[in-house]
Amino acid sequence: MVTMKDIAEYSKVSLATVSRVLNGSSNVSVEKRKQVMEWVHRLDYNINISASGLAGSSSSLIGVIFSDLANPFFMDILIQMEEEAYRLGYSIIISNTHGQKNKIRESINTFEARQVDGVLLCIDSDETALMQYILQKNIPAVSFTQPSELIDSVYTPMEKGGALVAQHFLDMGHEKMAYVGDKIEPKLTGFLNHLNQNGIGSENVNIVEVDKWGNLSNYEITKRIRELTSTKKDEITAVFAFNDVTAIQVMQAFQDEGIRIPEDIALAGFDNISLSRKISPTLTTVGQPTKEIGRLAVEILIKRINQENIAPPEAITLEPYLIVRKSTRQTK
Amino acid sequence: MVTMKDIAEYSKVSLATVSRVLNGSSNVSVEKRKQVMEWVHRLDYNINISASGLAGSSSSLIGVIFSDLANPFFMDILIQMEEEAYRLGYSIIISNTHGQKNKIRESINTFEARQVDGVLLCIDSDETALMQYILQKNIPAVSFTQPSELIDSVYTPMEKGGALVAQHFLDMGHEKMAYVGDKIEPKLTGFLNHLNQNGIGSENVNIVEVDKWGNLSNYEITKRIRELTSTKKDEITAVFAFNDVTAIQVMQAFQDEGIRIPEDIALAGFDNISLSRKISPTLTTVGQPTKEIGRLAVEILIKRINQENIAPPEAITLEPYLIVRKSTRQTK
DNA sequence: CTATATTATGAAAGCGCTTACATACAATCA
DNA sequence: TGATTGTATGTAAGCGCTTTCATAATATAG
Repeated sequence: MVTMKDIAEYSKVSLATVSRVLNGSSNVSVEKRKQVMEWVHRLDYNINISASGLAGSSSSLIGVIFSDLANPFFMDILIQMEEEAYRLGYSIIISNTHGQKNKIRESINTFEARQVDGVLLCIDSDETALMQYILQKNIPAVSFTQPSELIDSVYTPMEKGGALVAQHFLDMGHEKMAYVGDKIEPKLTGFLNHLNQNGIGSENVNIVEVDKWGNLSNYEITKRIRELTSTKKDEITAVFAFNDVTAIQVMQAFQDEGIRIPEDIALAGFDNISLSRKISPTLTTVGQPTKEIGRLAVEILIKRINQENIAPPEAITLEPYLIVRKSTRQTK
Repeated sequence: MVTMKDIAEYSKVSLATVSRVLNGSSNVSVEKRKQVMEWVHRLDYNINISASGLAGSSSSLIGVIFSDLANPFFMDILIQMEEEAYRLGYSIIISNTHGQKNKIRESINTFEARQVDGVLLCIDSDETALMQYILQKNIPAVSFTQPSELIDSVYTPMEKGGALVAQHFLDMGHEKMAYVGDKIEPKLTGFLNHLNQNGIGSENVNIVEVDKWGNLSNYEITKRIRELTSTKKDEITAVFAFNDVTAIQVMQAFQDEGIRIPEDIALAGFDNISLSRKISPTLTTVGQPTKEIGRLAVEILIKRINQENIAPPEAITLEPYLIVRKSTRQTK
């Protein structure tokens, strides 16, 4: 392995000078700088970031905690984070936790052991304890799924997404609807609240519970949808699925039952995955600015890493947007 | 920051003893071990992996190069790799390269600078030069997309996947077909070869070129499909799309044209993404054992990292499998 | 032309850890 | 019992780097 010492010897300067050249310090004569760089290339020198980090500078490493990478929404964010981090000279180390608290803790510990400069957090439920833990370890952190009093955050308020769908359903004249998804979801809260505010009580919304982690078999989900449609068939005129994948599953179930979308029942999803505009009928859904979220999360984290003055946590919200496609459009 | 030195002082033993305890060395008396662990917990000590790596032991870090994480196939593999690596006490650092050679190189250099124990490679084209570069740096490596003479590999022979589809089309009595996808694809080669061997010459396969990186707009793809169907409408009876997302796009285009699947034209994809069995009609496709690939790649890499004797590179192939669904099933 | 500020360089300490090597002591054997 | 082996512990030398401090060389001013 070629070290700085080797470079120093070959180019007949001191270790310190080599370090200065490599870190772009100003006080180095032009010749020495040239000499050193010459040998850096000749010997194909590569810095040892561990050593460099140990000796004082930063690790340029960012740890990212995800709850569920199989979710295309998070995937998009990851891709964006990697790109932005790479652009800014950082590397990304990931952990996929499925929301398991112990894995989250362990991952944070591993991140700390690896001297990450900061962490990016995907938080599902209330994780005040976790954040205090991180804060106490003095690791800069940014949440990219929820607002927080304790750390910076960049997120989309999901309730608003739910409200957007509610408003759209109202606009289309729907009065009896169904929601398919996890019960503990801001999307659902936003959906119901908005309806309530517009005179549609919660008793008009049937809830088909589908668990968040996709542990339910296709068969089981389909069965539940069928139960709903067979009993409430004539009443319900619109369905809101808590994510696009589920929406597509619902669509499939409806089509198999001979229920037409949107003529018989309107259907809306959430996430705007790439397929949502490729299926038939194209799916009305709620989009989130994933690119912005990923990019900004990294940007803010790095800003936080570099700044000494402790400004109070900042919560940036990026609005969700409704994308109306054929699955809710009455085309009579 | 709590260091080993602190632990040593508090528990009144030497630094070396603390290190021994923490690394599970045998030659430590029971009392001292207890004493040390007591303080490790009391002070909430966390090792500094950079320092530990510097001083001699491994980094327990694995670098993974992906060409395109937006591809669900790779995503699945990543999830699996992360899980397996975590299980074995390794962390994963990723790079998404879009096949850009310079980013691949730079990422390898970053990985080296971070003292990774090994790298996992997603290779598209011939990357002999890259592998020699890695070999020369003496970094253990495993390819998870292609076989290689130079390094270990765990992969699915794509040609076989193409051949599976070809055989299926033959079984269903198709004689004129189309392929939608990148031209430089083993899948295509395997598809054509198998047809040739069974008396169907390449002139019977129309190729609609769609670029690998998804740079083509939905509109453009649809246009090309339409051109194909309007000119060759009555001849072509089966279409093979090089991945499921494209297949779904093709399905959409057909449905918009009033072409029925599978009655008018049969359609097969590749990848077995979760949606392929949720859309209507469900999509015939080729699956790959992604879980096995991810798991094995990590396993083999770690084996290679730990073994001193230089065994020759091993190429493990995991067979693709055909999943026949409604999109190719004649249901008259 | 001396005194002072400026710039370029090197020597050396130290980041937190692992690991020979040395040492002390207890246990084993002839 | 004296020599030998084994076990438990500590000392200290690095791993490859950054950075402070001291020093030498040069430029600027009075």
